[in-house]
Amino acid sequence: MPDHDSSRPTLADVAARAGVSASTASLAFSGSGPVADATKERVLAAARELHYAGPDPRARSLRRGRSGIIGVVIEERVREAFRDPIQIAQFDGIAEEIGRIDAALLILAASGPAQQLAGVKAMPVQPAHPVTVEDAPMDAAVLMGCTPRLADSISALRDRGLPVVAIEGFPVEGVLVIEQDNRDATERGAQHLRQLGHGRVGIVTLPLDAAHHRGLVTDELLAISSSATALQRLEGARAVFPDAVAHAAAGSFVDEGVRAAREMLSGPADERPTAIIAQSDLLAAGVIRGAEELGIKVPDELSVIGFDGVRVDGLWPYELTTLEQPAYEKGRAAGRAIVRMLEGREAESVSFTSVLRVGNTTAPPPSAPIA
Amino acid sequence: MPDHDSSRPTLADVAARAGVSASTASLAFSGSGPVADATKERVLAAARELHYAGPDPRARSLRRGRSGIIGVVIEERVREAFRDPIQIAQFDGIAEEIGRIDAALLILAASGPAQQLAGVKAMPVQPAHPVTVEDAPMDAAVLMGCTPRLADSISALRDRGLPVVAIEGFPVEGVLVIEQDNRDATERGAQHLRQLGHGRVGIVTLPLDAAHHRGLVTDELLAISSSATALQRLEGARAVFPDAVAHAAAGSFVDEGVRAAREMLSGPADERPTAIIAQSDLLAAGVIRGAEELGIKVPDELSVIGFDGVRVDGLWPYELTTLEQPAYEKGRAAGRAIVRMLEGREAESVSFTSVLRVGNTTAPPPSAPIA
DNA sequence: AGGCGCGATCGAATCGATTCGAGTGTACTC
DNA sequence: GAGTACACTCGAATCGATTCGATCGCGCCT
Repeated sequence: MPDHDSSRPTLADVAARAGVSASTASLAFSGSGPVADATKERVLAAARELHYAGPDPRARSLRRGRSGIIGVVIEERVREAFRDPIQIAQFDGIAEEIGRIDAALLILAASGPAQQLAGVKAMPVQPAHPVTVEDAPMDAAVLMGCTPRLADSISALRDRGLPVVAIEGFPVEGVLVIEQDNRDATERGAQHLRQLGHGRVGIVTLPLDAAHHRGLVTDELLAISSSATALQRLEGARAVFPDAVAHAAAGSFVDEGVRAAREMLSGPADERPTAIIAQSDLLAAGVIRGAEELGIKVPDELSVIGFDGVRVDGLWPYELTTLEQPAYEKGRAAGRAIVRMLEGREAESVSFTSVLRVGNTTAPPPSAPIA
Repeated sequence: MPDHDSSRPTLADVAARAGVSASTASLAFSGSGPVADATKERVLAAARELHYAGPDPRARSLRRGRSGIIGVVIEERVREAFRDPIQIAQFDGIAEEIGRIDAALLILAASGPAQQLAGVKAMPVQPAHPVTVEDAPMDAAVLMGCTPRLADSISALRDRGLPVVAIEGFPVEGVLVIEQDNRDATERGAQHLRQLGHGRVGIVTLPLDAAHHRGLVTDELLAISSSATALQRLEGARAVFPDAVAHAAAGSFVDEGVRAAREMLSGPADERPTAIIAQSDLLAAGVIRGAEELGIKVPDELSVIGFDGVRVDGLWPYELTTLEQPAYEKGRAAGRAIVRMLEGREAESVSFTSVLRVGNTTAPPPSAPIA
């Protein structure tokens, strides 16, 4: 406890100084209830003299049962979320909508498995105020990318009676899901490649498992994978190219795309993929850069398709072929759903569609006849 | 009140079911205090049966006097903050540091002037839970760009005894400021232009006043201006070019830069500026685009210098000459200061320096002899 | 003049947990 | 066997406000 003057004034102090009861003072502040102007003035004056900063939000929210805070749960590290343009856009949309009810956004990182060990709650030298998903003072929660790893947290939220909305993710009882046509969109992208004549394609996926393992996507990795988004997009790609080799990236970053490209494109020209489906634009940008490094020309020798529709910096003169998703709108939809649920109304699930935007990073494969 | 089952179990219910007192149940949950294993097990079992989701964070934080939440106050609209790469980087840095003490970030928009009218607090049909700067359940606050408009809020925070740190902004009693050498850095940038031979330069400023007025910077505008960052950078530019015409942008966006460029570059070649100092990279990118529109070549006919050092998308083949500022580090410094203050230690002010990074958007003016 | 209505104010209960000091019972020591 | 320590548990006060119902005047209508 830093400087917690035990002398910080309370509403009772103000009331005493103004010569009224605490209840009257409360009315004077909240405005709900009839208070004589003179009295109200006296209370406010007393407050000013005592440097009373207004009702304590903690006490107020205890009594009122509402805190005015909406939690946004992100996957693991806060840093990564702030670097992902899609998540930023989603934040933006959520903020826009919940701003209407004057609520504020609380950014929460999904609690690590350490604290997940049910019932244990060891909490060694924890600095006394761990704000986790399960105990944060919020009125509702938005999950960005709802992984099974959050299952415990989610059921805790439900037990607490909080509305929960997930942006993408596996359907869970009691959670409203804002959906994205990840599978179908990717399938459309893959068909675009097939129509161009591609047969040997590679896939670079978003992190599949909680630990963000990098490398070849094996059955073992799939078994422990927890990202609905990555899995759905993978499924869409394999619907067209069932045997496509897939590499998992450790994150949605340009660097990861470069690494994946180096691994996937190291073989001879007649064995390596003629097209790569990347599960994000940042990864796609990295793949292009990686291909350049290896002297492979895009799109003549390698077609690359991304996902997201964010403009990636430094990609000029390439205009990425990609699946454009309405991230901002997804955020707004989530925000609207939250507001509705807080107002006691029903909110229904929304599903968003991505559109294929063809740029100049896809073309027929080298040896193929021009379509 | 949506579905607020009046029947949601409380710690007392759990205690009753487990056949212990509430105090013991509390101990069983918090772990602070000796509780027999058997008892603890019984309590946890009872909790499970009742679907008790753990202690109510509101009550807990009232009693403990801490909420584990750090507020980050941004200028006005949340949307704009999420679009500004500098602010994003600062968020990122803050999150990184306060993550160490398991605190969470609460994003708060500076309350509009409507609620600022001291004492009135009319609050018409406000949806019952306005979370403003002055009443948010937080343990400390970080102000991003501290404008005088926040003066009331700040004094409220101080009265409440909360540590307050500002990233840039006017020095205020009781607020620790993380500083940035805006004035000197801009002056260095301006000197770079002078050395190249420029004499007629224009300035595009960040929003100066709370209302984000766009247009020529007049004395009237300066009088009501409240952005320390914009003013300091303006001062630095005018230290070298005292008579430089300045246009205020309504926000740090590429579009705003384009608009400013159109206005400032419409005159004949021998009257219009040969160089423009933009107060952000996004504005600078807009200025370049605007110049291109008008058929003015950069850098041959117009030099452009930015501020920030963020890579702006779509600017290729330009490599912006700019003043690179360590935004992420600034965020970390703010976060560290907050943590220190929460631990009761003193935190000292930190000052950051920008470095001039010369790209290919600055060159000698058209008519000047080659230096 | 009696009664009604209403605005203003107050008392007391409540929100849900934490925490301190006091009270058990058991075990161990001298 | 008495005394002390210790481990555990409980009761009651507390955190700081909100809110419901009751009370008290007082003007006004009939």
